[in-house]
Amino acid sequence: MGIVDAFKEEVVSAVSGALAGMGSDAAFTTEVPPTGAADLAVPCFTMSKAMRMPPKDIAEALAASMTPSGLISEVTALNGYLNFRMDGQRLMQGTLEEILRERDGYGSLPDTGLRVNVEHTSTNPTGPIHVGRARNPIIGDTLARCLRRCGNRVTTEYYVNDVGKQVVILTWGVENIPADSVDHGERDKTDHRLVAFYRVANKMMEEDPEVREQISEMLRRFEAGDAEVIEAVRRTAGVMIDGLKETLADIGVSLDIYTWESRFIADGSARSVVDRLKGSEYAGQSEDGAWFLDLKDFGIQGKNTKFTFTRSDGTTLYTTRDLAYHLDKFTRADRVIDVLGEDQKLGSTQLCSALSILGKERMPEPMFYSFVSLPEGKMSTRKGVVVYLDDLIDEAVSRAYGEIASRRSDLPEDRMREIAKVIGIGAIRYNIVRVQPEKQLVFRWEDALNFDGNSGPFLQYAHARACSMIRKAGAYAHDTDPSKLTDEYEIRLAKVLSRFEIVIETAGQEKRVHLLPAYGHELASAFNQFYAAVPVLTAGPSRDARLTLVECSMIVLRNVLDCLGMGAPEEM
RNA sequence: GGGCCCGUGGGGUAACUAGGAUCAUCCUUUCGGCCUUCGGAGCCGAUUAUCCGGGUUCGAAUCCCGGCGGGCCCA
Repeated sequence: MGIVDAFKEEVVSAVSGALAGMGSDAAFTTEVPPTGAADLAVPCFTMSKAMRMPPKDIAEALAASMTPSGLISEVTALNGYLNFRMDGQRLMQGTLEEILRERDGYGSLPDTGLRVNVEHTSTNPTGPIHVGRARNPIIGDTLARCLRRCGNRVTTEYYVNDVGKQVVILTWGVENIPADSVDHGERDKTDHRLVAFYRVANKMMEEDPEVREQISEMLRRFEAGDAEVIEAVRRTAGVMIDGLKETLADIGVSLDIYTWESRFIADGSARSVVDRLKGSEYAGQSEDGAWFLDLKDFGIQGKNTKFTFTRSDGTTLYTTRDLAYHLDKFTRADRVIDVLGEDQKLGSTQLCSALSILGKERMPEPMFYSFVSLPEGKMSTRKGVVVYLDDLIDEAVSRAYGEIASRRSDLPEDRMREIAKVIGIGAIRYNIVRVQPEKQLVFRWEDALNFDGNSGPFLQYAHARACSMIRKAGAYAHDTDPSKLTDEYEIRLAKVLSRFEIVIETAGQEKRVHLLPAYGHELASAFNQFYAAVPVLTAGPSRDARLTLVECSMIVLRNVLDCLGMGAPEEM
């Protein structure tokens, strides 16, 4: 348990005791005041009714009956709030010692033994990842890293859609369009090469009935189980995925498992789902023979109560396979999280209803994000109105290189390139996770490539500064004597450091990953303020203690950056 | 047509799920300061905001109803 939790426990127990002394057992909550008026506060408004007293009087009576002890250094009443100050010296010493003891593990929670599956990215293998969907791998990977620090055994998983019309169109294009007749663009990467065929194939299909017929025929053979077609489609999807993996690796994302949708047809599990659903009391058949579930009793509003799970010819649909997939995931994990685009909202609700009809009690936890659009409108792979993630990465890295080159002419070329990559990628990842996933986001180059203020490089810069000081300091002994660290900037910095564990816990358990960049910025900012106000290397008797504080800041910054999937360069 | 989500300074964004403190967070932009000091990708200061209209409440950015605007889905 961290020192912040210990403080909170002492406050709760002190308030309970004081209330008992007044003959009350009224319930109360604690909160961290937004005003900075206290380290922890108990609002007395809720107790007002039960105690038949105005909130202000309650707060004053409680404050008068309490004497500060332990971690509590001060109790005051203000405007109906009971305010507590934590002993700055004990906080300082406790926090620094905890960080030095746990190092990279500071802020991590003990093993829960829980298996958590995070499915993310899962984009259709018909084209390179574009910025519109780039939130998915970044949010998913950040969440996975955070859940690991929360003590869970996390598996990340990509569900590859190698079944269906889109990949068949792509495969038809690759097999039938002469390679020299399509514009492959500049980039030598499999996903970029293939998407050119996809785009041309779509256009040809719209314009030429002959092509449309050929693709339909291919789709028919595919769905009839034609081994040759299935193999061709699978191979094409595989080549595309190879390209996507390169992009993901570039932004520091690697997934543990790739699960192919076709597997659930091949192993008969999708068929078995169909059979079980047909036997349910909610099942029905429409005039053309397609089977559906009527979900009007499952809280689905409007006209979407019919959830079709077979075509008229009896073949399975995407949704059926997704059901089989989720049944499979629940045999492997205790908690199943799906990072999905907002277009999957209805599908996800229907999936849950169907799972409950199948007798499942545990449900996947969806996490939705809204698509990133361009100022001129939404992105489309088919139409080629896109900004690819690869292009964004190149631009960010090149911009970072320019920044480094302009201020660090002392560094060798390859080192500058190495750092530029870490900074550029960091800027992208930070910029995407800092916004709540459900908020709409319009992509603008000037925002995406921001390196100042609330940005990834701001955190990395604070870390590099800390590293630089430690480097220059030479040998020193850890000193956590709080009487040498009494400056208000030092205390404020320590308070921020002490909150890391709570941030990790909330971000992980409640899936609120945007709290991490916010915390990182607060920490970097507190460090920069301390840096500007308090001399360290020339500090005389406080030198070692201040260096210890700097080292602890460096450790926590590095931990935050790691959780965000960003590199922590020691110089930049 | 029906359903779900979003709406906070010039731009972006936090707080909203569990309503509270006559300073609503932070970044950017603009304006003004800080380099004989440990890295200026920095620090300090100034200006500017809760879409509109009702309701619940001692108290609403937060909850409820109705508009308006944007996103997504279904037929």
